[in-house]
Amino acid sequence: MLIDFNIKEKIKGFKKGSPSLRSGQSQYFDIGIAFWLINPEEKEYTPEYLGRKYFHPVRSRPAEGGATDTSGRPASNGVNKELYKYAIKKLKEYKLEKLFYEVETPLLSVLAEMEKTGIKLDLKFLKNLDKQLEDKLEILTKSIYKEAGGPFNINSPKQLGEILFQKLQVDLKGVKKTKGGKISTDVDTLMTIKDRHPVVKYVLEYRELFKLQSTYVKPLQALADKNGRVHTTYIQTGTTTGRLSSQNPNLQNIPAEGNLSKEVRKAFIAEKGYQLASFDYSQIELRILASLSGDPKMIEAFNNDLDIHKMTAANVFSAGGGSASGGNVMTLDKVTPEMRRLAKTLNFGVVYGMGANAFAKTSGLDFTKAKNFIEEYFSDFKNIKEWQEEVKSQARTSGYVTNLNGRRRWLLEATSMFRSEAAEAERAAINMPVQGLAADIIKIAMVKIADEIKKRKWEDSVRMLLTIHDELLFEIKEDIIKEAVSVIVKIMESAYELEVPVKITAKTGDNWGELEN
DNA sequence: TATGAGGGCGCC
DNA sequence: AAACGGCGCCCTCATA
Repeated sequence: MLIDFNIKEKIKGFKKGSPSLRSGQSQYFDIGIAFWLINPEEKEYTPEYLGRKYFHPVRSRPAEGGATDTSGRPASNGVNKELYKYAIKKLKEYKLEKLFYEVETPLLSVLAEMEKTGIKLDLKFLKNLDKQLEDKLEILTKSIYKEAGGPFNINSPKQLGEILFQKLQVDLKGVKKTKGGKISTDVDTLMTIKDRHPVVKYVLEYRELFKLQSTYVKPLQALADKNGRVHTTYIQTGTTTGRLSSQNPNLQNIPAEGNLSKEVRKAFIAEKGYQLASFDYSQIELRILASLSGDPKMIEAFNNDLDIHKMTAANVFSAGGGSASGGNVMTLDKVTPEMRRLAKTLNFGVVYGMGANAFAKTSGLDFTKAKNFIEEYFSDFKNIKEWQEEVKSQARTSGYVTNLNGRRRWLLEATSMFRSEAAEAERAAINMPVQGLAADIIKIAMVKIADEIKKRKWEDSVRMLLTIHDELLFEIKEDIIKEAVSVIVKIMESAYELEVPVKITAKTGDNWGELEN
């Protein structure tokens, strides 16, 4: 068995078909990942850091130079052995063995394969998009300088603030401050002052386009390999909830909404003879919340495949909270789009522990109305409130929370005497069992799909490319796409049983921006 | 020249 | 006033 750190990187170095890739899955023990399961909030998951923290807390001379071998890596075998033994013990104590051996460990080679495969970019398309952005930015820059009465660095919030509120004397009413005490120039602020000066709308457009160019269009071109494919790195120890993160490039935050934003997504294409296929877990976090809380209305709604936000709206907007006592809940067809929008914000917010302040801000309601809606929500879905209180109480009494699979997050701040700190920990506490279970479910599905691909000898025809929290993206050979899609959907839907059905939305197409069901 | 904080913003 | 959970990356600017 290979007991080490960064095993995914080592797997990537193995040649295809090498024996180490063949002989089952309990052959790896990634110490970093074990420590992450034990405590997902460590600063680092390196032998140096963990060794020092767990076994050599005070080392007067922290191993300068002398403790590293010629490869520049620490001579840490002794430390590794100590860390390994400790990890084994804790995984057992915390009941994390199943998660470790059956989910995280087999995931190593799945992720390694995805990273090696990469996803293809249409480089000509990107270059063209780059040029379009360049031209528009040049025009916007000129317009902004003209309106501002001279050049300045538009990318500097400091300078922009000075231009707007000192030089141009734009009315400050309703403009918030940053936590550093300076005037904010974020998009919310700019939106509220949009009609107070013509320069503002140019700045808003400039911001959007500059972001696209500097964060996506340019780096993606630079990172493409000679085949036009980009290879992200998944960080398996990168979050406190169990999710993966993606870096260099981050392919989990590619723009999805908006005109030109969609264009970036169109640059992700399938190889000739293949199609892209995406598989989305539909409302997975709300389904999990319904399942965990056992809320009868939520569960019934999902069992009947209702529009969950509409159902929420019907309940929340029925006067007098009469719903609970069998009163009149408005029928779904009476729900207006505006009511549904509000209910949707509410549903999402609840998963995050949103308060009246935040709800007011996102919904545009005034504080009192927002507060009333939240109260109405919790009186309509009493089980959710109860469940959240239980989780918070667990965090306070034990200092941690776990999800259904034992995934654990330490939240010692839940008992902090600083109210804001304790409140923050409580919000994290109620979110983790939900977000963390969603993460487990998609990871389990990924492992099962990878097994199925091998079993069917589909390695060349079905390539898993990306995982984006509740979505998987594949590149699939056209001749088997129908069959492959139905196989993948089935595995994802049955990967983990909840108290409500789990549903997948599958889409296919030539590029990521234009997929259709 | 390198680094880190701050402000800002893309995604689920 | 901020606060709604989880991420990574861009630019600026002060400081080393």
